Amino acid sequence: MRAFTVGQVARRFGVGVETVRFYERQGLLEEPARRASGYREYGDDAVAVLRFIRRAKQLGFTLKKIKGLLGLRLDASATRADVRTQASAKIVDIKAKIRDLRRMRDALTRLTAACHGDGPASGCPILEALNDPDDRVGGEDLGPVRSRRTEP
Amino acid sequence: MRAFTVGQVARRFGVGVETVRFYERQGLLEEPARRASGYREYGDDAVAVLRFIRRAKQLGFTLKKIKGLLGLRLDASATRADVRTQASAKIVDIKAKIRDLRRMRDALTRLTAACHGDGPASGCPILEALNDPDDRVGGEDLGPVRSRRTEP
DNA sequence: GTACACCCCGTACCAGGGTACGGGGTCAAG
DNA sequence: CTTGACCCCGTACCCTGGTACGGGGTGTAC
Repeated sequence: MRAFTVGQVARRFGVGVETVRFYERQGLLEEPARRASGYREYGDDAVAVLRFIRRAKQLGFTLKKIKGLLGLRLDASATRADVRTQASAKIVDIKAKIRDLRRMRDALTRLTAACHGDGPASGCPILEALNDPDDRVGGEDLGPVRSRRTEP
Repeated sequence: MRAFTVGQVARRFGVGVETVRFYERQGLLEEPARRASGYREYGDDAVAVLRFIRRAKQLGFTLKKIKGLLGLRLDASATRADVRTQASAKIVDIKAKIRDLRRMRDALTRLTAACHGDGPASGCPILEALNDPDDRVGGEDLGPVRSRRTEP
């Protein structure tokens, strides 16, 4: 098992030293062994955890969830059903985001299609739609404001 | 033209007083007239701007972009092409987000499909995929890591 | 033996979109 | 005239995922 300093592990991984320390503070990465001088000493397992984190991030998990997943990985009493539960919840979450984004895209597409001319911006159908006291945008009800950020 | 206090305008709109003041600080909402006491006095135009902001938010614009759109609305030299440009850029943006989310959803869907049993979490195909030193998740290349912060 | 790169730590800062707090003034009813 | 709800202001804080800074110790090659 080779030993790496924080800088080596970071460079191997394409992240900054500060990021590794940050993950450590967040409890994602275990505190590594230290040399007499206080230098961190990482093994291959730390690299594996970093890879796990990167992939889980690519799948849309937050660092908090990733911490949970890393815990499951080591917890002998955790079941595969636990993992599937988290993955399914994430899928539901992603689907909702996709629906929201599709609504936005469609509304914007309709609006840009409605705005041809080269006249002054005032009077442009896009801005008019945003101004309209009638509660619709793009000719279609946007529904309740579901895309709230209040729903991590 | 009725005159509203900040609290009235906020309640009518379903946002907090602090939010209205926040939009003002951000330059989205013009500074309103004041009573002798210093109380803000809003007219219907402020309500219209708030509505504009809410709708533009629903379409995925950031407050910064919304500020720009509000500016175009009043700028006599702005053209409809300017507005369309921003809308189109937003559409491109949204499409990219949708693609990313679809990739995530598909990868997660494949992984959950691969994880049947009720055994211990260790050995679960989902966690295994995240652990695998081979650089793939869900049986498909996730492509270059585009969300790198190490670029600028 | 001295450069120079690297590491330590704590703390502050970035964006985005607000929310909360605290000490004080104001407005309308009773 | 007092009570309670409202408003003023500035500032600090929330979350997420880091990035940057500064003052100091260390590791190693020349």
